[in-house]
Amino acid sequence: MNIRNIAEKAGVSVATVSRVLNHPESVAPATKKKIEEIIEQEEYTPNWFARGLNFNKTGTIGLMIPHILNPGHMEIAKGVEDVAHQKDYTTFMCNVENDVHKEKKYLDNLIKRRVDGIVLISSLLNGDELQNIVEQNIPIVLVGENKGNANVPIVRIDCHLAACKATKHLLENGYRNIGMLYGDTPEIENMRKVSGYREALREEKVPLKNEYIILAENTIEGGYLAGKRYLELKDPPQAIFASSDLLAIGVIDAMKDNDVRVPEEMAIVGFDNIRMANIVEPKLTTIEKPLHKMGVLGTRLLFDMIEDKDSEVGNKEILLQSKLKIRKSSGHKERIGEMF
Amino acid sequence: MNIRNIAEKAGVSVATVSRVLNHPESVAPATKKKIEEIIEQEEYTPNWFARGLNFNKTGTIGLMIPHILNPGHMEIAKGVEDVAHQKDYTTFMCNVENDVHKEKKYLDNLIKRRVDGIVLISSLLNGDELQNIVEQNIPIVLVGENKGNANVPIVRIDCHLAACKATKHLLENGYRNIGMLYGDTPEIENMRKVSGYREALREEKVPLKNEYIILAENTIEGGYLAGKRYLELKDPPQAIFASSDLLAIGVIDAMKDNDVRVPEEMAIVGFDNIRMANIVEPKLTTIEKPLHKMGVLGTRLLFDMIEDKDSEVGNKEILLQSKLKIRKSSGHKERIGEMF
DNA sequence: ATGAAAGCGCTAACAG
DNA sequence: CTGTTAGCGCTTTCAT
Repeated sequence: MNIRNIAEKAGVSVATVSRVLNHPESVAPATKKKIEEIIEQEEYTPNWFARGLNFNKTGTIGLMIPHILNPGHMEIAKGVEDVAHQKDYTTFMCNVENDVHKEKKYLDNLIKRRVDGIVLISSLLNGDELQNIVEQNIPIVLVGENKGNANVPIVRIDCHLAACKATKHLLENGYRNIGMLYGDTPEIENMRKVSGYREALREEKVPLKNEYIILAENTIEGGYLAGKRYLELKDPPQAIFASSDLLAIGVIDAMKDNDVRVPEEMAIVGFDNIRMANIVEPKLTTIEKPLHKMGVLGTRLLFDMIEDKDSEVGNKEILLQSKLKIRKSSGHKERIGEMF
Repeated sequence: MNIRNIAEKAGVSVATVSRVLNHPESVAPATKKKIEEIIEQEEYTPNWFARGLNFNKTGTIGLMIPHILNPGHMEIAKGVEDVAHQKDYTTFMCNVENDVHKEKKYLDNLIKRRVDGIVLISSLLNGDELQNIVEQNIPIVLVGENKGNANVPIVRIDCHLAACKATKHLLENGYRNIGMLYGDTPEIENMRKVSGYREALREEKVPLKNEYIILAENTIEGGYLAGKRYLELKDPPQAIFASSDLLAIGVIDAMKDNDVRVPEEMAIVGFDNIRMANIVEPKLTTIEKPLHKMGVLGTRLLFDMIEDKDSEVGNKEILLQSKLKIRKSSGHKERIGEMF
């Protein structure tokens, strides 16, 4: 069923049918009604491709998500979707699964389909690859740390600073042997967290122990395995700062399985403040990252670009604040005594 | 940059360029090489819409997700995406947010874009609305309970039976006053769980107390609020069966805040066995729903339909097994000893 | 092996 | 207010 069939049935030209679809006000009420009835009755829907051939807006944005089983990513995604839906845009979410190739494949697909813009969460792409997209003149924004330096707007927090704060919190609680557990992805983000950790130790003149810096897959399971590795060290740390709540939760689980009490025998600090952080026992001290807000602001930025292509959005950078959320998991023995 | 530009630069006709794009083997190696170089150099990508006008496969499937912050849904989504990606298909995920209107909007959008098929997770659509899509001849499958009876293939578990098992487990542990906390969405699924609960009580001749059956928003927060309501009853239950792990986790949290020990003073059973169920303290006894597998099987079914349109997939129904996963939250045998 | 030309379904001037 | 018609960019016969 195409526009010509409808036109024939209605005894009008295709142009008139096209008009009731796109500029209904310019059609006589009687003809319009008749055509609408036929369209209704035949359940006709205009062919999207034919339409796209003429128009150039699709009312769609793309969203690249590093890993859909990571609740933190989904909180950002929710922010993106909220803004888009409010603007009456459709959001197509793509699961990158921490795989650059998959990210590229999806990106190509999105571009081919002429989405009006793309939000990249913690993209794995390097500067050149991003630049490439920018040059194709398709609006794009980054949410979360970026790899390489392209001229792309970005919404992020200062991971280095946040990690530094988290580590200092542990130092202030009296711990000297502090482990740093960092995830495998996204790389840059984790490197910055490690550097923040190092800085905190340096400032407090606490010697760095390389065996305390452990890399793990960024999942609960990864955290669990790493937690066990910490316990197997000849001289295990008394506290661990993990680069994500997922890892931290895994560590807590490992401690439980090995009868190490948290925080009494092992203090733990996470990063992100996902919903679960407030549910685990003990509740997790963590860096509160404004996940939903990051999604919202990033998407607003994207729409600025979509709606005003010419504007110099350039390499705008929005740096959001993160706060340390102190809960039970990072407590020091004496501290607990004080508190309760 | 379009196909004609390329043709001109290469001094050939558009047909030849089109050929190297679609049937490279039918082009002389020399011309082919030359054209490929120009394509490369000009970074030319065929216009997707123009292409779609001629073809009729898009290599894309759509996926409707009730709520992206619900980890259970995302585990199903992961299953869907895994199969699609393996078949080299792109998956567009849409966040329905438990809103029929949003579901319809996204569905329309997906259909307009000519996705090759659609997976609906716990659809809010009724039978007629589903039938409508089926008649448009677009392959579609349901994962999770369905509302209304359309001729659509479905992958699900027997919620009634599972709920019955869960309730009986509590009864066997010696509890007589058992609350049933059920979520607001998806409706049918929850009604079935409530009916399973009723059946278990009936079989064991335990009288039903209406004030024990509470409806809540299907989130951790919803569970928390409901948990408090249970405690405010003049005669609170000693155990609660919640229709989802999210709710159960919220209840546990409420108990902690009110110094009610789980499971000693309040036993709890959830439903779904999401990752978190094994992380909370105490670990949650729950119905293990094969989430990932449901996504995988549903999508396989979808591809059967896509690849063989004519085949009578009809209203095939795949009923998966669920098991009761006994963990700490539902109380121990010792407790029974204490009681009697 | 290559080119000319006829569509695919729709939109938007341009005429009337 | 409505019809005619020229594209949009690409694929695919049908010739050569």
